[in-house]
Amino acid sequence: MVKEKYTEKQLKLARYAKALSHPVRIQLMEILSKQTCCYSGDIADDLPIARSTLSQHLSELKEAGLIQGEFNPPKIKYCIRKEGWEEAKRMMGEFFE
Amino acid sequence: MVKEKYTEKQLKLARYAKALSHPVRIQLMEILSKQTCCYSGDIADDLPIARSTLSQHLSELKEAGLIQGEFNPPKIKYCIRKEGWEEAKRMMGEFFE
DNA sequence: AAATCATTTCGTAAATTTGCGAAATATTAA
DNA sequence: TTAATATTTCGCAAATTTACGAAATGATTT
Repeated sequence: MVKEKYTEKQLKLARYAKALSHPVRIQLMEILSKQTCCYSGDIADDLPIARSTLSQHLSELKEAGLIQGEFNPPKIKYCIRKEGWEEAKRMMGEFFE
Repeated sequence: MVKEKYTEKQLKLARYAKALSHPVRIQLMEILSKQTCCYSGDIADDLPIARSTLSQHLSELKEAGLIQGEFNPPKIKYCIRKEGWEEAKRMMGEFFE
């Protein structure tokens, strides 16, 4: 057993995979990548979870850098965050060769 | 909030993502996809975790269908499971468009 | 100023994940 | 048969995830 931990790349890819490791978050990303943007409330109507739970999943995706939220009173408009999405796409593609 | 849960596809993709959501499992898949196959013990020497922990991660990857283990006494030879790997690759590719 | 709307944060509970070392299992070698 | 080798399972603890409803926040409308 060696002491060294993981490379930045491995940590980053695992981080993206983790963000996508729940079906509701897969669904969220699908919704956001089809339409340009979405309001949290409109999404909530189509999902089988409580609004507070949705909010948690959205902030996980935001934390992971895959989406961004813009405050558009009184709603919040969520969109894909291109940089993160493209990076995840590229890294996942490289991982699978 | 609707009652319907997730599609099979969403569940499957989330499942694969979950299998890859830990850096040690990313590293394991990288090792296995570079070399043809590997023995658990040889892998253990290069990872910063206990053998029992490695064993757990290996069985998660096996459960997810991404690897397979062949008993080659007294060792176990682990290889990528092509069907699962290719399916994960394809689904992840489609997901990112 | 009070009511309303959209959303998040808080508090909490249950389930799952991650990790380890010790013990168990199974095969081969002495 | 006993010892050695490779790996997994067990038992446990700590941390994280998932989920909900209630309460809080912040902006707009009445």
